[in-house]
Amino acid sequence: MRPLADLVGPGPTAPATVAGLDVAYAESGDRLAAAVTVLDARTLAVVDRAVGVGRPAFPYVPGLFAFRELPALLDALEKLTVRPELLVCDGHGLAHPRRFGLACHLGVVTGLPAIGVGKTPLVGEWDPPAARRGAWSPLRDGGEVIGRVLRTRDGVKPVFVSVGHRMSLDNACARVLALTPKYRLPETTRTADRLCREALAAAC
DNA sequence: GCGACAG
DNA sequence: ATCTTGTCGC
Repeated sequence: MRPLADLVGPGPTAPATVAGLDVAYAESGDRLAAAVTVLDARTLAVVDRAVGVGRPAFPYVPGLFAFRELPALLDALEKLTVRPELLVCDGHGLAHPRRFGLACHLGVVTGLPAIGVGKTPLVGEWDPPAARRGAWSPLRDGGEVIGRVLRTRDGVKPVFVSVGHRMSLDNACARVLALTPKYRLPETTRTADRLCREALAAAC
């Protein structure tokens, strides 16, 4: 599927809606809840939301993460009534050992523009970006630039941004900064995180 | 062989 | 991902 990913874009510069996706797991590991929240890209208000609950379809194996979370995320995506113009994934896109992380997989399967925003690295080397919000440094692996280490808050640990599908790296970083007016992680990720935890608790 | 390893 | 404990800062 890797050749099917559009790593150029540039994708929408002013999307009307942006979606956040996340998954929560039961402590026992036998249940999970996936959530998608769709935000108005200008006001960051949630305009649609959907969840999918079930059992993990695959064990957690670094590099094969999509096989674990993608099925439940697709379930949730199908329940949306609003078609988001961009998917902001909790995990990497191009910044993957075989250059096809969750964000690429989700983008190709849905056909929607997608980007990956990881909290910790999976592959690559980088220099720490300057302390100011907006500062960044290239994430490199095997002689190629696979993403960007982006500071979304002054003096706070940066996030790892990479292209998923139908988006340029420049635009991906601009979208992430637009989604982080107050906290380290995008508002899309934060609302989806709360929703999947809530859905998991409700699905007792 | 050893260490690393998105969530 | 999940859980715990303690510290720092607004």
